[in-house]
Amino acid sequence: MKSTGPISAPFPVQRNLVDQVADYLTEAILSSRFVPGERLSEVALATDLGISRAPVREAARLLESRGLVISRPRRGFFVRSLDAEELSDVFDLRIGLERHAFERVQQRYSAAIDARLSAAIEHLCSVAEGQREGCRIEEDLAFHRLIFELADNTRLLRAFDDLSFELRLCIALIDRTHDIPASIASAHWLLLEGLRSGDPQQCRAAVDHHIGVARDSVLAHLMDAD
Amino acid sequence: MKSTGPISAPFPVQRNLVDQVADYLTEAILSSRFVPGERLSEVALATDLGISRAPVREAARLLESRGLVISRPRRGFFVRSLDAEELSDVFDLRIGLERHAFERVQQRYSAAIDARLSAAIEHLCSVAEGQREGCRIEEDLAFHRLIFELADNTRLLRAFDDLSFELRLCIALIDRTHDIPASIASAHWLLLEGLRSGDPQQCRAAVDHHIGVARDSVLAHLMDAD
DNA sequence: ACTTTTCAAACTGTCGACAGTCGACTGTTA
DNA sequence: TAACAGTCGACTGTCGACAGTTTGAAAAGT
Repeated sequence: MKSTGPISAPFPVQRNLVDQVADYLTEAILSSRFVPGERLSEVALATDLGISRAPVREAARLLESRGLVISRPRRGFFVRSLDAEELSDVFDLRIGLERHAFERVQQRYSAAIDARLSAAIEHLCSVAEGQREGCRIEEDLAFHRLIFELADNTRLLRAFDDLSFELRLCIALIDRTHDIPASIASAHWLLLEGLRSGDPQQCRAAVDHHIGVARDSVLAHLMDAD
Repeated sequence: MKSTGPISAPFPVQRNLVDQVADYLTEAILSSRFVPGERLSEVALATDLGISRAPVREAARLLESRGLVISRPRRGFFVRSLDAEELSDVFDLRIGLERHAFERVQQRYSAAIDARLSAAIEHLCSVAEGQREGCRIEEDLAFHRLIFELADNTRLLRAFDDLSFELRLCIALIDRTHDIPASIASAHWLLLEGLRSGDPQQCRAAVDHHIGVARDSVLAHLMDAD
């Protein structure tokens, strides 16, 4: 009996090339290694990766559904570029989703949930103290994803995951080195307080403020870039 | 200066086979011509349509992002089947999205918007009087889509469009002949009243009630099917 | 010098084919 | 008879190739 792969991995290693290419492209786009609006040549990518064009095409379609690239028929795939209006729309949808998620979490609030969120925020703050750039944003998103996990709605979680790719794209659009300030991390305690209060109004206000600050920050950076 | 295509069509006619196959598969699944959980053979579809497998694969990936099919590696694509919990999640997310959309529409309410919505509801009621089965659901969704258009957030609209495919799948899961009753059409006036009131609370209550009724109706039908 | 036309290179859309893998059927054994 | 192992068939994943289209630049005309 021979093993088909490393048994340590909970999920078997990347199966098909499509997923591998999708991950590669996602990382490349979010790392700004591809300029927004840049054309993604199928043949160039395929030859660079040493594979055929078919997996590249399917991976590109996957990224299209995530909003990272757009396809123009007979023209190919292009790295998506967001203008101020689209960016504002993304954050507005995020407010709608987060309001809903927080409301659901508040409805099923428990000591266990409180403990998980507290630990997550403490982890967030400890990471914020560190100097590793870029990671803070991922840690921030991880906290918000935890909220959506605790909301206990798989479809809602998927909606957030889809949106989070565009959120990362928003961050990638502005200067990547301009990481979020460390003070943002501690700001998450206000969200937890909103949940603990048991008051939907207070919780919603905390969410609106939190996301609003993030939106304004990104918008301000975008304006600077112009 | 030569025109690049027929100027009458807002969207140029179907270009690539991928979109055509995607439309074909979407229609076939939502018409219950494919049983939920059924395996979609690439070769069978390709030979039936008289085309190659490549467009079929790409179209299937498109439908996967819309939640109509799921892909299992090395196993192929399967028509998605929703259990009661997933179905409940879909309607819960819909409540979240519609709350947000209605709130935005209410914030930018005007006589022009009121006129468009009134006309839409009247059209809805007139169609409901007719006997054509199945159309009522599409007309119902068209009204709600108008709400999301008037909400003036392209990303929010896209989220609804994505979800609407799953909503149609929910309807397809239950007996297609059990069309929604004609009384539902007139129920939309309550939504309009909620908007007109200018009171966010009243508007939100109307939305919650409206979507809740739809969810309970679908859930009840799903239970009957078991 | 500027606009228009032509043309070739590159690219996308689509196709047929091969190899590896998964599942089902069948034959064997306890 | 039931459980198990081996084999076979079918299917997906991937590849290379061809045809039609777009694009950009070179060439011709005003």
